Amino acid sequence: MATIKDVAKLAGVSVATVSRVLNDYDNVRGETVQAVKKAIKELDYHPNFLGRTLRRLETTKILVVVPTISNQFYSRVVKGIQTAALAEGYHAMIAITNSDPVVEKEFIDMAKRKLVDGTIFLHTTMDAGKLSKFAASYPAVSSCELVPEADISTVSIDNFQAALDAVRFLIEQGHQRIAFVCAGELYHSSQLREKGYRAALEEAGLPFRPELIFNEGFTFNAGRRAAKRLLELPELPDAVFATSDSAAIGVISELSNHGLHVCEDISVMGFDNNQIAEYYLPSLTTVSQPQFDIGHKACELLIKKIRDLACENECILLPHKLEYRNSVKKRRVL
Amino acid sequence: MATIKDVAKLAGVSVATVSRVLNDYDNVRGETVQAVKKAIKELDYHPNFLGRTLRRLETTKILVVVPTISNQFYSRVVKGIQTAALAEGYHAMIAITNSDPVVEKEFIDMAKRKLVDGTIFLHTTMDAGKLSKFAASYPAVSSCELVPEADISTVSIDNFQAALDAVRFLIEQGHQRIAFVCAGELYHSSQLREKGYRAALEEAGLPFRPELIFNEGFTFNAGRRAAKRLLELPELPDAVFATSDSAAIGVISELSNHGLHVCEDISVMGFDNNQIAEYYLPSLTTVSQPQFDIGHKACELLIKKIRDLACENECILLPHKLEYRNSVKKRRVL
DNA sequence: TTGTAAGCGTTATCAC
DNA sequence: GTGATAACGCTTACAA
Repeated sequence: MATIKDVAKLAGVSVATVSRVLNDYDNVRGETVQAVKKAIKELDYHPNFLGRTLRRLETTKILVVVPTISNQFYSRVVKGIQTAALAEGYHAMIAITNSDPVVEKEFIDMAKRKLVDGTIFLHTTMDAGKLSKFAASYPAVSSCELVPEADISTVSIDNFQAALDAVRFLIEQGHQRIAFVCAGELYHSSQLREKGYRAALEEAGLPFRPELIFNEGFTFNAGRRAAKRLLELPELPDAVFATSDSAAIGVISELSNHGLHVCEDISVMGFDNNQIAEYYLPSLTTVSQPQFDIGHKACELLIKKIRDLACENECILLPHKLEYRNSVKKRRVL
Repeated sequence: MATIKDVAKLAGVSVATVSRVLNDYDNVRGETVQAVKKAIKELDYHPNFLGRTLRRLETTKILVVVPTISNQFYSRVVKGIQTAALAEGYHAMIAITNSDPVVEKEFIDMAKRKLVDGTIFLHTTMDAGKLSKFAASYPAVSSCELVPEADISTVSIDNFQAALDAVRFLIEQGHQRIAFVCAGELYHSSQLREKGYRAALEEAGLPFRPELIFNEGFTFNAGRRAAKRLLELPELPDAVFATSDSAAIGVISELSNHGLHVCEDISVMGFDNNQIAEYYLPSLTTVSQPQFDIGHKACELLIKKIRDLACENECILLPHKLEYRNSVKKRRVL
């Protein structure tokens, strides 16, 4: 593998001159530039980045820590990050952790070891203390799934308000017994959405029924499990509010396996507004998150941090909105 | 940011000793080890990877070049890669190109500049010449979407045989006018599948009808477009074979918008066996690709190449299989 | 305009 | 066991 020395030797100049050509300095004679470029071509030389970054102490790479990319939600956020990164000359690299702390730690080490200039967490297994400490020493931003109380810049939606809006809408459509499929204590977003759910019931004077809470998770199979349990209730709910589109579809799929028709017999509402929400039959009424914008903004904040680690933390909430489709119908009151 | 020198100074030893401790050499006195470890902790020191990799000329990182991660197909392949990588002490980083040659070039530069030890392409915009040249100088493997004639290790399924099997099955079910939704010249896999499609027709003595070929692409919307065009035909086909599950679902969705019932009025077959194939209503009869295994094997081949760039190229075909679900029914012959 | 040489943070090879 | 020191490939003062 050719190095800068080989190029210098072949071109009959010093390594410094080669370096100048590589970095487009304008104080090199035209002929010299040509000679160097010729040598570079001849040797098919590519500057070793490690040398440069070691010297400059910057990699122009950012790391995006995601739990999974099977979920389209994250892939759209990543696209936003990538777009913002590219615009500033950075490259986004994706690290998939499967929410495994050991794997996550390995990737965080990459940041600590300066293999990347900064890190965006779309989900982390770290607690507030660890995350705050990390963010104090290394450029980092937390997004999507936040860690409460952590000292770090964040970008997300207002999950409480979003769930409040969603359940209000269901109630406006005449639904009263509203089941809630959520992801439990591990996910702060799910907790906030549960608070929004409760608040909506409360303001409408509807009772909170613990038996209508299904702590199953965000996945399709979580929705299926919830639906199975739901079918065993003495009385079917009017509507189901799931904290993800995947779970909502799992619910619909399982219910229809049992001969129930979503819309007619029961309404189902999702969360995220993934592509599948639009494409499913019936199409899914859901809460839309501005996934691309979340990623874009998170990356902007990160680059700010990279340029000035001491800059103030910002906590940004982006607007959500309800997407009205076909899986929720007005309840015909008997 | 603390460096190895700071640790050495604080522990009252040389940098060499610190390095020995860091790398678990056993020729360091116990007390010295303790002193160094204490200093490391105290300074919250993390070895800068660039220094090490510069010295060792290896990064233990591999790059996975994907066109998109919105497609679940790729995310499963990536999971296979990651698993195999981790088992050998490597980390997989994902680079999303959106099939943009400029973006892809930037990431390839990372490989050329030694920021990663090797590269797996799940799709590339390079032609055979460029790809072969790259693979000759840098450890690389091509997978999923191959480049015909390129000199490089590959892992994929037998796309010709898979399509042949699929269309044979449709014909066995009594279908004769079989539409084909494909992705055109840009994708070698699609071309091979078209050849399989034609071969199946031919061996059954059925005529090839160019008007039943819909060159629209792999996406949901491609399926929709195909279905729209298909509805304008003077006579509806008996079945549709799409080269991806997404496209198949697009077809179903559009047909049902027009009041047609898949299974009853027309059969639809997909390709890939993504999660959605199982979850959609109706569930999708499709060709299953061993996505995880493809990724796993590709990574194994890459690591072989990293360890010995001169090792023989291997071209591996993994087995596909038909997944029988509900979107294809036997044709009732009138 | 160009070359010399120091230095980035490690590891490896010698000595001792 | 441990410490100097050269080296990895590159950039950048400083000198010439």
